[in-house]
Amino acid sequence: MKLSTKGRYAVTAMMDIALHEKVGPVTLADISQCQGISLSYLEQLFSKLRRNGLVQGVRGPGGGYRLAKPASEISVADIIDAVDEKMDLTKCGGKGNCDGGSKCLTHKLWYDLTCDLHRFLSGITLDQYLNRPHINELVKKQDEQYGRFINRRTAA
Amino acid sequence: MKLSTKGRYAVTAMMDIALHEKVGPVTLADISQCQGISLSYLEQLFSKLRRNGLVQGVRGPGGGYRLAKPASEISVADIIDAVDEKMDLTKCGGKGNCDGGSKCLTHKLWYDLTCDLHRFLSGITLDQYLNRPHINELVKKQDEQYGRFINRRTAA
DNA sequence: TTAAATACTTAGTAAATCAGTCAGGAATAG
DNA sequence: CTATTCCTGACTGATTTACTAAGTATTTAA
Repeated sequence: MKLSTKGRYAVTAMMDIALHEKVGPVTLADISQCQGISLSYLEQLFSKLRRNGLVQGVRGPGGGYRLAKPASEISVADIIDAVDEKMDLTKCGGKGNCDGGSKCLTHKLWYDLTCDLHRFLSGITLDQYLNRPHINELVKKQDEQYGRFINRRTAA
Repeated sequence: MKLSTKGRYAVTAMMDIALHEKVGPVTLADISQCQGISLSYLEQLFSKLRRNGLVQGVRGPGGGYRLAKPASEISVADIIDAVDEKMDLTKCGGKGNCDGGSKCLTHKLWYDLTCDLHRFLSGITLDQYLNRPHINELVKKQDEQYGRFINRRTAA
């Protein structure tokens, strides 16, 4: 479990997609412009998100990315785990090769802590932050500002 | 809110101190040896922990570091905030300089999320992970293994 | 069928951060 | 005085970040 701006970028981008799920696939170019993230960097992140089964790419004009699962089944922990390499729990991750050492004691305490943290973030799914009052109006207003989805029909 | 190995080092070291609070000040040399962290790196981390009022340094022979507050009043969030620079919330941290922009929408969602996370980690204090059955026996056993505190009387 | 739009991939890079070394100064117990 | 410890600052190689560049593959629309 590691939390950096990289993870923030990924979560933010995923939220953007989830917000526009109904309109259709979301292009990285749009996310890049609206969220202020470099396009190529997004491509790298989405390569990982795709390999981890969180998003689904649609090629060709009118394409983009959509969620591979319902927003209610994608947790923040999923996204961060996909994008940020987990940090090494100092070699002795329960393998017992430092039995009884003082290392393993406090390392275990840290391990317990990160387990709690991971459980917490696993309980937070994308939809929890999207299904809020007034969000939809805001999204619509702001899409107009950026001129998103002006020539696209609403998808099923 | 940012979480890296740096934060892990700090939390682990703080746990080590909390575990030996009753014996007296804990030297960085001991922590370095037992937790496998470089001494000079620890010194840098503790410089920040001290400036943030989490630990108190005691100079001279028999010195070391002790907690500046009861373990029940030091949260994991405190430690991580002290050691890891908070990551920039992309310039528009509520300053209103990107009013109504699509940026601020998803940024706000991210902001809400990190607030929840911070609240979660603020609720986890050092003592919660220390006051557990069998921990004290383990600590004693492992201190003997590393030869810690062999010539030191128990502090008040 | 062609052109454009998009996902996808690989390679490279400047800057930042990490984790550490080194060298020394300041306080204090014995 | 001397050994021990905190404390500070400067420096460094390795890694990671965040990004650029340049392409390939696939699909839609004209």
